Amino acid sequence: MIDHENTQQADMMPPIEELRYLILAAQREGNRLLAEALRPLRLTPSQAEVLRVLQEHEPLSLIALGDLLVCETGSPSRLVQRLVEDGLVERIPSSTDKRMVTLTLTDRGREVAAKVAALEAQFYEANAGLVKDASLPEILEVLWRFVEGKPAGMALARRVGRETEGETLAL
Amino acid sequence: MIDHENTQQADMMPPIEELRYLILAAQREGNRLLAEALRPLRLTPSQAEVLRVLQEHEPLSLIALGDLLVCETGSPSRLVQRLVEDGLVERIPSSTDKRMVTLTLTDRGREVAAKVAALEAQFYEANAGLVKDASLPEILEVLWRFVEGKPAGMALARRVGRETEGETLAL
DNA sequence: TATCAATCAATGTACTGTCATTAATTAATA
DNA sequence: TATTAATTAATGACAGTACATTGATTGATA
Repeated sequence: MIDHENTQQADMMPPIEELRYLILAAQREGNRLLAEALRPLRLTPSQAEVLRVLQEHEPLSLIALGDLLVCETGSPSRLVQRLVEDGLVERIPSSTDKRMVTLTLTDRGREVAAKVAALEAQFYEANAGLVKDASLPEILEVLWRFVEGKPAGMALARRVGRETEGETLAL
Repeated sequence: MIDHENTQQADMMPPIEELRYLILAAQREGNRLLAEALRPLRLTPSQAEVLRVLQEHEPLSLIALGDLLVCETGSPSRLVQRLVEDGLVERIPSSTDKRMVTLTLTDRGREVAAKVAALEAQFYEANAGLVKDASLPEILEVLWRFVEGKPAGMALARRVGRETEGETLAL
């Protein structure tokens, strides 16, 4: 029997496994592209996420910040530490609760956050063509079902500003 | 003006940004679930990927292995090192080319790889319900377009065993 | 053959991400 | 009030990820 194209490999990867690895690959490559775009600002994608979240929600405690970050589950102490060292974020001990710190952007932090926003908009623009508007809602729905109720999903739900996903906050 | 539900936030996150973060969230949570499932085998998801790739393609040089891994871009020396220490992978210097090493699974490595395969099948089973069969091809297509030609995309293309994506190998 | 370029693996460095633990503080309860 | 529990932030430990560099070997070319 001749080995045709469609039987070249004994077993084909099942589509669900393909999806799993595509999500991994997309995350990796997206991160790489973003990291490259952010390099002139001397920021990593995670650091950029912190700046953008603070830009829209400051002031925040560390724990509140962590609850809005998709990029990390635990407390983002060390992530913030570098931003403080770089003079982009200010960490002020709370006066009412000595356990807490209050995080705000410095003036420079605000400037850089604005640059990050512009840069991300450009990134989205460049990649918008890859996805047909028609299929986007379906894709979002599938991914939402997978992450809902889980830490990263809940963090995102708090940020999208949609009441539809608001329900999942309580999960 | 009353602050209705749909105007609660001044600006809503654009769908493309939502997609970006959903991919990040899905990758994170998927990895977490998988890591938990793999813990009894004392393996990380990346290590498991190495075992599975070797299971289907051994023997491989380090560079050839790297070209089949989605989880890493560079040479997976250190990733493999731990598997060698744990007695799951054998690293034999090539006789024909003194630069290269030849990687194969040990007997125990083969056993563990089989367990990983079973465990992953279970994982896919559990999550298959999240995605309608109808929307799956569309999702795969979008993600393929994003990663094609890029390292992680090419690694996956080499593994799926589909001629359709075979074209992208040359990119 | 001698030289130069390319390849393969390993390693150094820095940052990311997860999990567990600790210390200080605050809140809840006896 | 005294004790206990919960909360907040920080930290230690470990693996992962990216990028650059090094050293040895091989291949190509003069």
